[in-house]
Amino acid sequence: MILPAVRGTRAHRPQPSIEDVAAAAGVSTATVSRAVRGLPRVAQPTRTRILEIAHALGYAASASAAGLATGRTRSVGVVTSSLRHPAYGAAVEGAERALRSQGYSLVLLHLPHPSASARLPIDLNVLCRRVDALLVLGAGTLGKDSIEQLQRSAMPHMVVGLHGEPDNDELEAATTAIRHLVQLGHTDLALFHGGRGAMPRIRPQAGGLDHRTNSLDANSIKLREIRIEGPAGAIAHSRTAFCRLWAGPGPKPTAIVCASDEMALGVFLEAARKGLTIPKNLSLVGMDGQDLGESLELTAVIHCSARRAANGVQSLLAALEGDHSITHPAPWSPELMIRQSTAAPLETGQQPVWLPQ
Amino acid sequence: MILPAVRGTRAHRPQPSIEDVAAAAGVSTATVSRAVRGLPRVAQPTRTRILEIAHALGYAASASAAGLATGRTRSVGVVTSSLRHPAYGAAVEGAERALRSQGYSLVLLHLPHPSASARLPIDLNVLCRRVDALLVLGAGTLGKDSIEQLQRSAMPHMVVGLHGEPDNDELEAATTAIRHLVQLGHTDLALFHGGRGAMPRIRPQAGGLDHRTNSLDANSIKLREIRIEGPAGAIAHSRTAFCRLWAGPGPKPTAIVCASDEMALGVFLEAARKGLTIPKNLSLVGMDGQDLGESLELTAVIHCSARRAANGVQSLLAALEGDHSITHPAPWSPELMIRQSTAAPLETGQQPVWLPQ
DNA sequence: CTGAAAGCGCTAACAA
DNA sequence: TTGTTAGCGCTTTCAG
Repeated sequence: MILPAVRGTRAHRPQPSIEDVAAAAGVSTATVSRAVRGLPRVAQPTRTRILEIAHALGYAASASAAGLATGRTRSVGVVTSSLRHPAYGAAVEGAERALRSQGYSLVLLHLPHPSASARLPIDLNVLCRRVDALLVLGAGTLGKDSIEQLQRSAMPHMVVGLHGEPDNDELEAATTAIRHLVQLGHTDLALFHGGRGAMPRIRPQAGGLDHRTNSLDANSIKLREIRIEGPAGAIAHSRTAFCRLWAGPGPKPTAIVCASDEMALGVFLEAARKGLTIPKNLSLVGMDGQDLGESLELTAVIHCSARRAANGVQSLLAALEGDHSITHPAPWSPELMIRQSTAAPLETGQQPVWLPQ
Repeated sequence: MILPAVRGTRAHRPQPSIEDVAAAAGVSTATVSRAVRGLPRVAQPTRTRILEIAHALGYAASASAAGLATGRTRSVGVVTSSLRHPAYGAAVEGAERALRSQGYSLVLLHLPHPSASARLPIDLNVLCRRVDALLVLGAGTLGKDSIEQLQRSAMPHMVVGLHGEPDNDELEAATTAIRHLVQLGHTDLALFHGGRGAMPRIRPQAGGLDHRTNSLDANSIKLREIRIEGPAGAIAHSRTAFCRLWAGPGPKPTAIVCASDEMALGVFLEAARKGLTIPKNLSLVGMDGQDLGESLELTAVIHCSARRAANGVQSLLAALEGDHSITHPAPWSPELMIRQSTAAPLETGQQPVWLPQ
């Protein structure tokens, strides 16, 4: 019978310290410190010898000691409201990779219940002493108060929107999807997103759209924006939203863009239930497009959150390292993966008539 | 236009140190240290005064300094191979909650490509200096080598199986699902799991089953075990597996238990495609049963991974605190959530005849 | 290029 | 109950 068990005991033999290495190499600790960190002012032969010895001894600097000496922990906190949803998970993965590649570690802070007043899971004061910076995943993850508190504090931080919350990259992604649909001939679209308000730049001035749609006539395009609660329960919520949309009077959109593959699944399931065929009767675009999107054969804008979180980390670290020139994340170009869920709309008159449930 | 940006600058004014508090309270640092940590040997009035002052000053102990002094970091590493799959995300959430409740922080280690030879993402030596213990999520997350290396090391650690990998709790969960189906009258079942080998105790001795199924005749029950690669691509893989199962000769199972809701989705999609109605033609049980399972109206064994990871953390911390009595995680009782995806099988002869594709 | 020495902020004996 | 005193292991001037 296989049982999980705790293995290993502390206080085996203590890890070698920098002094052990220094002694073994016949140099001072200062030199070892420079050598192992790759700093200049160490002769090449000395450096090599030290590195060899350090390796042989299995030496690694104590994070605590280094942290105490430098005042920096070389770790950043990542705040998330949910990990049960691939977009967030992917963002965390992206952040982790980016951080580790720079020698930072990621300490995770999970905020169970996102709400308008969501607070940091732990006190900012204690956080200061544990991480060098904060990456907040999801514009809705922290409430207004906490965000403002963060702004006022000395803690370097960055909020990256996810899940269709208004944010530049998110806009970019939505626009990519919309352009694809418009090019297919759709003129009546719906956008399911997770933002608290409207997606800026799309609704306020429909004209903003036509730049990006290669000058198609934006005025002839109808775009409905529907906010989905999320990310927890996004599947169910978008399903409900879709029902409501279909239950209403008037013509129905011929295509729906979802800010996550989960939302798309909600639409997918409900569409199937209503007997709608995708993409014949309805085109559907997802966001992310990994496992779930792939299995659903969803046309999707890919690599959203992982990339964006990684970009966020980049800027954050750049700022930490004192490079104040880059405070904005590197630009991100959304990539459209065309699969089976989008097609040209049926000709007018060919649209089936939907009976109310 | 909303752009994510790095806010906040370091070196505002330094956080108050323990000395500041001691000075303000007119006591020694040792007393402050005891007071803020809730240790005994501090008079009540003194303690209260210190706490008030500490709070007023916004004091929090430096993790680095405390770590250096005690030799313990009060943080544990959590190794995962994927966060894009809810079961893992949930496990991490569970671990985070458990850790934070004990004042520990969770440093995340993401291992991109799970494989037989998967190695720890960072060197064990450096890890020693950053975390007090390691929680490995998923029995397949680390390769044999790394596991053995871990065993030999002084690092306290624990591996908790997920995603249907052979493991006691996983077995418990599968058995719960199977019992439910057997009680409904199913006698020909399939189990989709993620383990590398067979689920122990189920295959080796089918008799093991009847204990748990309230003494139903285990010999009359057929159980096919099918291993699904996972967790990445679990949806697609289980879909494929289901196809293969259905394409084969002979009778088909009347019920399938999946080790994750994603696997169940794969089956769900393919079943729909084949025109099978759930639960009429096929009963389906998922594992986890949260958002995805709920939307699919899946009967499922719930709260699997979060709870189990939390339990794992408990034991790990108990071991760290020197309590060697508890080295096994607290027992976990799987809870079955019965929804719409399971029902009694059709009578023999009523089963439709499946045409090979 | 290398070393000596002074901390970083806290904890843990041990004394008082 | 409280204070004194050594460190914990590293980094970092500043001399050499």
